[in-house]
Amino acid sequence: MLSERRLEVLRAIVQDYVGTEEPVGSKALTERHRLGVSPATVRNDMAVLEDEGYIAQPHTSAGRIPTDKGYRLFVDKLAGVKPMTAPERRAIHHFLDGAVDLDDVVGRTVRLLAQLTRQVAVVQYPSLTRSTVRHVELLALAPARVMLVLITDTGRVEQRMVDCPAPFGEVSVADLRARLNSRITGRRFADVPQLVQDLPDAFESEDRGTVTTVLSTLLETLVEETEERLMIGGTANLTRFGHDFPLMIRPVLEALEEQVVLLKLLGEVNDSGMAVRIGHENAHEGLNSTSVVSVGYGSGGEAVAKLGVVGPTRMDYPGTMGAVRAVARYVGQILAES
Amino acid sequence: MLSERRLEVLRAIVQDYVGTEEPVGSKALTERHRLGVSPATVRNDMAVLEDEGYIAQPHTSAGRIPTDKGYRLFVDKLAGVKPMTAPERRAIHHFLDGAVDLDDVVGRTVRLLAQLTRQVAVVQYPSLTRSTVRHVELLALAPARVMLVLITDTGRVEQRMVDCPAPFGEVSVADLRARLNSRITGRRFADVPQLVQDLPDAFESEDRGTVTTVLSTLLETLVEETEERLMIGGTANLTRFGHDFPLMIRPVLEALEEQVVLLKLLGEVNDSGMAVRIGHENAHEGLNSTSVVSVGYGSGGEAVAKLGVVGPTRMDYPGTMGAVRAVARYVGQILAES
DNA sequence: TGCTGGCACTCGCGCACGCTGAGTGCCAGG
DNA sequence: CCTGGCACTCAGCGTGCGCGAGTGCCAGCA
Repeated sequence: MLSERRLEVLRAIVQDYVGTEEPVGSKALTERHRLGVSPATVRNDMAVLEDEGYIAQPHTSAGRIPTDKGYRLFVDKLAGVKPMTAPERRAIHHFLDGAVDLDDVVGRTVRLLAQLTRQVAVVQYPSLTRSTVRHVELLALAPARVMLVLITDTGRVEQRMVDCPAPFGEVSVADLRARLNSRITGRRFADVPQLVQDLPDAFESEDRGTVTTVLSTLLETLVEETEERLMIGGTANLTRFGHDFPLMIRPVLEALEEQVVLLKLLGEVNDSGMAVRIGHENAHEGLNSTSVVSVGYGSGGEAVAKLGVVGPTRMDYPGTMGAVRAVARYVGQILAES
Repeated sequence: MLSERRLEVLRAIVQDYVGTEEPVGSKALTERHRLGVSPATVRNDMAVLEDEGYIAQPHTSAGRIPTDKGYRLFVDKLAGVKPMTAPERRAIHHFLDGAVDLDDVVGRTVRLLAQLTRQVAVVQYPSLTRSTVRHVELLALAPARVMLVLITDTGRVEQRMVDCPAPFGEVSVADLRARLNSRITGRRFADVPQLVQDLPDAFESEDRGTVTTVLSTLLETLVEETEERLMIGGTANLTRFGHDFPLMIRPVLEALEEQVVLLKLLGEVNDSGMAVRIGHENAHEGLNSTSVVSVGYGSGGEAVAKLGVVGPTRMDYPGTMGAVRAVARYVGQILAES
């Protein structure tokens, strides 16, 4: 176990390096932080911290920079979550209020997060798996063509065109619509399949094929669209990554375009708590020198989706975590209200 | 007017520079293109081209690079649109087929364009202004709460929540739904306002307020959502911009996040034809060293939206134009089919 | 045992210098 | 009007050097 002072030294190194983006030396440390000891002592402490793998020096005779392990310790033990100031909170509220629909909420959130953290923001659309059905609508567009519209409690709308095997009368459409809604409105997506299982039996044999087709399209929608959509923003902030960023920025941009990668990134969070993944802790190798701060958010007490930011490992963790948490809370509120 | 050979020299310079990304000199030119004249002659031609402002040299005693004006001449007079090869066409078809909904079509299109051109792709969602109403749906979610769903002929779905000033019965909802649809289904958005103008008169006075509220929400949706949405992709291709790109990439990424800027960018196209805007021809100064190739696309004969790519002024214009045109055509087909 | 000041050492960074070679402009001759 | 020749320019690159921040080690002191 490291002594109290050595932890203090590590904290100071992280803070200085995050601020200056340059390796920090023993002398500068003692000047900027009242550690109460001389540079020589700090040097000894640094030697120990380096042996333990918390810091490293880019070249011999340069200052030290934190390693991923160092950041990890910093985040776990040395840093709290910096709460937002009152003005910041008001700004968040102001920014998110007045969104007209779900797209708008997500769009505003992503811009807000990017702006607050000055990093790349990623917001997942509220997931369907945990959502409930608010309403199902069937529209007969043509004799053998039906449009299926699914509305969720989070305000998400999915629609599908269904080509029916046989003509399907207005009356039957209305009938199916009514039966469907009475069975699944307010129910969770996961429960829908078994709730509609025997529905075709209630129809005339001539309509049964169509009903089956519609139902299977509905179930497909539930499954397919569970592969969530997401929105990203603030990519221009990548240019602040560092002097060496040309080599860095490429794989990050590529990773950001791969929805699958991003979803996995966010997905690795345990449901409700905030998660910080630092450097090599990220599975995707393009993101080996980035950190991801993510958290779940939801309309009720339960998390229905995740949001987060991607930035350099050298980031202001307390501030970023504070911003991410605050935004997640407010978005949850907004969703609950609508 | 420039002589035939000098135009040929300009063409050669553009082609070589686009290929090598390095200033091209007189000697290299004569070696790589059978111009039939000596380097000295080419040098004279180059001097003339430089006087006329078509090419420039980065430093004294370096090769020449085309100016914006040079590219403009190249695009207007010297280059055609390179048609896609048969395999490329098949690939486009294959890639776009099997899209399940509008989001998917746009998403696939943007990825396809980015991949084909190796540049940043921008695709505008089919615009509402030129669209027609396929269906309007009203759902009574609560006694004084109605959801309004608007479905367009391009498959776009917009929904709004309406809080009614007074309770609104199921019967009235059905009545309003029927009347609305009979009036505006199949009509253009622009015509809707006057078509629904006198609709409240048909209702009992107690419902009239609610009907008015619903209608005004509908009209708002038509207007508000005319500010189009769009999708971008292939930003990772920005890293291929050039060696000096750190300074370049920043403003471009920023511009790409400003929907307004992008829409204006695409909007400057005359309706159906393809447009190429080179370097400083772009109003937004962040895009002064990029070129934009854009074209309208639509489900019928008419263009309902635009798509295009953003890349360095030093781009393969014939190839890019060919790809953009081909993709626009196929997307139009897909939309018409659905 | 742990902290401190001192000291010699390391080595990346920035800068000046000189060379090289691609490319140019100009000119005289065909 | 084209061509070969020639002198000139200058960005890029490699070399060498000095500076200074930063380190590790050690002897002395509490």
